[in-house]
Amino acid sequence: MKKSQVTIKDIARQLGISASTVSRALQNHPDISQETKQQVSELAMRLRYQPNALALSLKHRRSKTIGLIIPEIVHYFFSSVISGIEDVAYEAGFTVIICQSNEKYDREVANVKTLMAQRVEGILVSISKETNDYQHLHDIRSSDTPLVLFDRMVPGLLADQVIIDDREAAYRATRHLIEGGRRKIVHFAGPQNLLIGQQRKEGYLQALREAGIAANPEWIIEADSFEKARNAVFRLLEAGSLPDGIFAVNDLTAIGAMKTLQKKGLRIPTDVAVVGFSDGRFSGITDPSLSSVDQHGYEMGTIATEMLLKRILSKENEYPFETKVLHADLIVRGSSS
Amino acid sequence: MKKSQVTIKDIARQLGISASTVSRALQNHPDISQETKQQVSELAMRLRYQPNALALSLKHRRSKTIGLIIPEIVHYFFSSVISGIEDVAYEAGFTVIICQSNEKYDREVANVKTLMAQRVEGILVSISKETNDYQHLHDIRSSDTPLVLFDRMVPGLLADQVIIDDREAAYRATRHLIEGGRRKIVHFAGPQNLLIGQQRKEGYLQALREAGIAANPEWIIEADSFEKARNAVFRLLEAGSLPDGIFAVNDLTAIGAMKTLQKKGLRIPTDVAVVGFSDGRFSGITDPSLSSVDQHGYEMGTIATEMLLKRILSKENEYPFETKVLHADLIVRGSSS
DNA sequence: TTATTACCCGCAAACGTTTGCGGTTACGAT
DNA sequence: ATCGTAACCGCAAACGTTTGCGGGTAATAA
Repeated sequence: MKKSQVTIKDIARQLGISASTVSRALQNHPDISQETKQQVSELAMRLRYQPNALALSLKHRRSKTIGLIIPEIVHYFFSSVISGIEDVAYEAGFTVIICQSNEKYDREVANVKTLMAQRVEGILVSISKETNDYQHLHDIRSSDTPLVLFDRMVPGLLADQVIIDDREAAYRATRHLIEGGRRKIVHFAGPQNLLIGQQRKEGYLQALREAGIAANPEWIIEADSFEKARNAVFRLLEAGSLPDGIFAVNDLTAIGAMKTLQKKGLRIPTDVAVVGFSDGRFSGITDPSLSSVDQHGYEMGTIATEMLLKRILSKENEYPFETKVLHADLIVRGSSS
Repeated sequence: MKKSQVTIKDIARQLGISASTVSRALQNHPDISQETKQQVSELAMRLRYQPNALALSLKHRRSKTIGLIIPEIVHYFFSSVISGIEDVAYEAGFTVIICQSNEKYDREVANVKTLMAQRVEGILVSISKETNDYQHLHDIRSSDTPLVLFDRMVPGLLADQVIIDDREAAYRATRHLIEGGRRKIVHFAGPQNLLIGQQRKEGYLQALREAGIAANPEWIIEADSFEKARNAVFRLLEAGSLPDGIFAVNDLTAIGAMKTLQKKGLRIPTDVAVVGFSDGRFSGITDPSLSSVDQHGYEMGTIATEMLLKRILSKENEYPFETKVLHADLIVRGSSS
């Protein structure tokens, strides 16, 4: 049987004084005599008194807690975002409650409910791949709980957002391939209901357009995993329409393509140049090493949290919503040069 | 200004009834008439009433929350453990508060304090590399809060623990190298204050012993990162004492060694066979693919959480503490065969 | 008519804190 | 002897819930 932890009342009882006095003594209130303060803090120490954060939250109507909803922790990008979030929240004395949506809409809605019930003071979310309805996010807003979206944004939502410039990064990646003399560049694209999927495709298209290369719809293939890339490459090989460049929506997809091509005897980057979009620590360990876009996950986490805390801590949080666009760097490595 | 969320009192006021009645109505208590119940649940719905979890926790002295202290989220192994934990906690209606120690002892102690203040009902921890003093863990126990350690155990601690059989896995990995005809096998070891570091080394030594190979202290090198492995390999090359097999304490170290050797013109596995210890998704994407020990992180997370919940939910949690040893599988790939 | 019963509902205390306000004591000053 | 004034401290309400108990009303039974 779990014995409940020691409370202010326990201290009061043992010292024969009231709970109020104990409370004030612990807060070093001037009304309390040095002697009493001494006794109280000593006993508190001995009993390992820990203020009950729940009671405090209830009393102060401030939980000092923020919520995080993230698609899947097991991705290098997301987990580095979490690190950024944790660090600045911790610094500000906030506790983070992390929920995974597992890329499921239903779970995401449930997560929102949990966090609201816990009375978190603000919520950070990166929506799941499935999410098309945003009612639950509007619900957050209409309860006046600050909300910041990161990475996967929702256009038109009245909330702060921080994203990377996916379009531009994709544009630069594709342009880099073009400048390397590639003409027939295939894009392995992500889900098109996610803005990042759309943006990366657009950047790709823009680069082609500017270079005067006609975009071929057959060069855009929805494939965002190692396996899908492998299958797509097989089909390209069978069709005999081999590209000389590939821009993939993430690293694992790029690597899937690369390894499959290599297995078929093609040389990277001589025959086909490949560029990915960073979601892991893979870039350095493939052969050749993989050119990729660095998304600066940790930084995104810190910035998003700072925006959230600013909203939480400002009494007059009636300043306009902001969308911060982070710069992403193209890191050129062996797979494309 | 954040308007506080709607409470049971708001509903009561609007309906001209008491808070108790609203509470009972929402719980479908038989004392309340169908009509009232109808009105209450309707209004609750309209107002998007969400019970205040903080108040409930305080009242029931049950927070329905568990705490997790983990060294660093940005490791595939740990993040997959988290997924396992989250899934079973969620299933049981528990919320998880995740804290990162960042491999720092001080931060770990602070984390314990936070979690205890939040009155979590149980704590899962994998200690940091720095941790040598276990007072904070004893403090958890002496407040009768259930505690489960995973992956990195503390021998002699009165708590449930779940680990993998590091010694045996290391033994099998090394033996696999020996069976492949290797004799001069170097071990890149982890920190020796962590049990997993010790155990993996022991398994390595045991395999050598059984095979009648004299262990050479110079073959055991403390190196547990890509960089350290690279430097260690350089030194080995300079010393002209090239091994024919390497067993590394984790994958990244193994890969560091492998790539450095390859750069120096050596062939894997012909010249040197390499086996790692899985901490990422790297094994499939190196060239050759990396033999490694699969640690089953997700499974470890689920099991640890089940053990914790069992303690939490059993009234008479006076059954003996248990240390579960999970089996880890050696996955043989190209780097060693 | 009166007593019984069933059916609804509200009061108040409690969970662990904080805090405004008021009260008691002792002491020096008038 | 009375007053003023510090210096300390306790009472009680409040945060949002739940829950034991008691109370009221109306219908039914005697």
